[in-house]
Amino acid sequence: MSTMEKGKPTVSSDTRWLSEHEQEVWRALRELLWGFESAMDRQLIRDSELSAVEYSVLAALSEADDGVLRARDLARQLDWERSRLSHLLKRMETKGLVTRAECPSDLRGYNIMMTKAGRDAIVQAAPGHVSFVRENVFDPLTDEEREALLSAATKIQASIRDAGLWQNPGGQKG
Amino acid sequence: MSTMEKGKPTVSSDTRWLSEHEQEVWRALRELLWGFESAMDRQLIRDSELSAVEYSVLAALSEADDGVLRARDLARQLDWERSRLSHLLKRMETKGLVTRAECPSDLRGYNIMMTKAGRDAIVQAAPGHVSFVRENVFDPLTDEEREALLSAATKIQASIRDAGLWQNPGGQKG
DNA sequence: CATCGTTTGTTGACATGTCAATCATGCACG
DNA sequence: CGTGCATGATTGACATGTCAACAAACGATG
Repeated sequence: MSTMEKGKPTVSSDTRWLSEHEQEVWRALRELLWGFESAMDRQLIRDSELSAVEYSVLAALSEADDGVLRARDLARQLDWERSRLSHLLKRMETKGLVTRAECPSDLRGYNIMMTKAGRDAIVQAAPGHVSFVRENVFDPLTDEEREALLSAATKIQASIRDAGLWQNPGGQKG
Repeated sequence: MSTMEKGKPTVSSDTRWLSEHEQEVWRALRELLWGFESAMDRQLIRDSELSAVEYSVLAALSEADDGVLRARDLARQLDWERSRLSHLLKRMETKGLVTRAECPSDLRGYNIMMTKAGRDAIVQAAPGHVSFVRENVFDPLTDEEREALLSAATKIQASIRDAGLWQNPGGQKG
């Protein structure tokens, strides 16, 4: 049991269980959902000094004009919870990838800045990471599949947001 | 920077950076990759006594004829690492969801069995979980998108496996 | 039967995430 | 200018995952 009733009809209800074909789709999606992130992480750790989440943080910082962002903005841009970012930044500071400095305009805030080591690390990691994405996402797909994937991902995300189950409630919705 | 060179051309190389449209696809995929699992977990924890990983284990067990599986087979079926399963089973045993018993035919092995509480928990959780999947995956997508999603997920996974970056090397390949 | 590599499973150290609590500051409003 | 709620960030407890090391039993081989 998991998504089909099967076995003893212990469960009655009007649940619309999944057909066999739907289960096949669901299984493929679940495997991808779990495996992709972890494969991406593995590639980065193997070929660079960065994990996938560290890469995300440094990527966001390097997109900022001066390489500095307030923790608040970093969290918004990444669509992460505060505490998640905070925990990670502490570890990254220990590793010398970023520094934190009090924000002069708002004493509650902190400015996060990439260090030289952080910049070096992402510059070194970027080509391998991009290759991973290209070789495992774009190269294997037809144009149609790629567009359908975009469309499907967008719709699924919107649906979850509407259901109020997205991580940071407030992405869209009215 | 993240997948496009941008900024100073610090990186030379022949990396095939992502076009803007590709970045849009990539961003949507990444968000889905992270957010879906976590939303699913949230729904389960909200509406039942189970987390998503606990649900997976119980689902696999309830698919077995007598509700019993060796840890080895459970790990294979879920495509999980041993230690991952072992850690989780320890917690689940503490919570009374499963029990472990030595395997008579192979003294290294352990038979994992669902308890009554475990069965009750998944029976209670299943309808809500299936509804989550149906409402957020199948209902929002057209038939075409659903098929393209299956096809894309399968191809991406195969590509990662070929690259030797899948969690458990040995899924397919020769 | 003794040996050695393989399989199975556990464990510990640590990276990572969630949630709830905490604390300080910012800000609106009377 | 206080009061009180909203915002920004940290922290601690805990759930979860990875990897590497370990231990025990299996199994092929001599």
